Amino acid sequence: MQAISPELTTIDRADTLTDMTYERLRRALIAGAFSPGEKITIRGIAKIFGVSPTPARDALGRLVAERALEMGQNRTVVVPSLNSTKLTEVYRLRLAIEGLAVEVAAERFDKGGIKELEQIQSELNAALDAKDYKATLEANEKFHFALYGAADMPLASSMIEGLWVQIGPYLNLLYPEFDRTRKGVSAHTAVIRALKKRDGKAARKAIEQDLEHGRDLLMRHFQAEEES
Amino acid sequence: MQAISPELTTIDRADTLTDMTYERLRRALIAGAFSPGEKITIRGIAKIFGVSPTPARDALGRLVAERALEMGQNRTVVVPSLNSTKLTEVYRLRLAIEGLAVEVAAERFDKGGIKELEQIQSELNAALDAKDYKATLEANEKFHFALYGAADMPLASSMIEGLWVQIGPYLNLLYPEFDRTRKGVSAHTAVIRALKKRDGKAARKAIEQDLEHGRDLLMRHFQAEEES
DNA sequence: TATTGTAATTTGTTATAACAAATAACATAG
DNA sequence: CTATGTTATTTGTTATAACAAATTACAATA
Repeated sequence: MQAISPELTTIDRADTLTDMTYERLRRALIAGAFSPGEKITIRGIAKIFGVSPTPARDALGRLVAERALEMGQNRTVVVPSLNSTKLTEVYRLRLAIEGLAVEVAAERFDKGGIKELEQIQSELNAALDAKDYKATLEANEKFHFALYGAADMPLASSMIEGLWVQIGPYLNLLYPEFDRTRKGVSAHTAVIRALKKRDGKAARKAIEQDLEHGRDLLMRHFQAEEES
Repeated sequence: MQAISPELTTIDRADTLTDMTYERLRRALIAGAFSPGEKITIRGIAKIFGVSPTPARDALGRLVAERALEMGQNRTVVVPSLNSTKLTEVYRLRLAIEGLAVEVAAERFDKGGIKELEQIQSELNAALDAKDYKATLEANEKFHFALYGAADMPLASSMIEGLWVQIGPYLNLLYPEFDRTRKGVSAHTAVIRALKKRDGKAARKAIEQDLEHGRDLLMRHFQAEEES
């Protein structure tokens, strides 16, 4: 028997070393701490995080399974690199899945949820004004995942996270331009406006514009690079 | 240096025990060899496949990472079970991602590819006539993945595979009804017809009808079950 | 009989060791 | 100096062992 009370809930057990190694490595990848194409070894990760090879290997396996890392030819794990082909696929999928998630979320957003989004958006604006790109990226991520979280689609959320890891390291590239036009900001406010009207289609359109803007900036960058 | 000749290509090294355990377990899950809710242990899998706990653990971790298995509260791995809520999410995602894949694939299909699809479809018809549901399922899977494979979207393909694992064990349920109406057959021929005209939108519509038909059959089954 | 406390077993987690394959370093021959 | 063969090192793979936590079995008590 168990008393139903906020004080007397089950204790959530601490993360395992594998979980912590996984999470740290994942954040490091998104933050761009490893260069694309770089080889990552089990013992190297084990040494970095001060664990034995076993949890390091587990974490790497997990990241490879969800395609955040790539399995090279000789079973060496490498940091995947993006090119315009892969970028096209990632954004086609982002438009399809994130678009779907927003549409579903629009039906479920309540006053409180919208308030929270506006709060995050003002954080984003402040970070942008302060030219703090790291904080801007974090706020942007928070905004998107608060949005998708409301859809209550756990499978979709984990798929979206997987797609973000693919492009995470490159998002830093687009922020000077992002700041100049502030198209992303107007797209976000359009999303909020649509949510208030419970207009799922309009919310989807707005998010699509947000994504397409980012995609175009990145695409321009890759095409310039692939010419050399 | 390496001679470029069909006889002199690199040797692809054999699968590891982890790979084989993973693949076997995955097929077993899709085939419904484990019941939903059933607990799966590392040592149990190790004993079944005659390997040490290490590759068994690796395989389980991989399956959990891609959500083919669920991590229970006490780190016990359990076979996920489907309900109408989850079914709704899976099919929303299938419509979004498989629809996208078909649309992209339609631009790239050539004569040979279409011929291959027709070949698979006639296998499916024969299996259906013979009331061989297992062969029908296999041919159906082949048809869909041949379709998506042409899109050349590796991320999308692995996502779709992940979604199929979720519902795989339950597909057996819908085949008597599938045989009676043969709506799936007409949807597949409609796909082929659209591909010949290079009409991506029409191909998408046809696949959507195929999926929606299956979804409705499954949904009816779950709703009947959830009333009890 | 139902309940509780204890012991035995099973389980996941993690570290370590042993092995084979791949890579790097290096010396030697041309 | 370059190319080749050899050795040493690093790497991934796998098995095993040790440990703690969870589960189960079971006996003792009410």
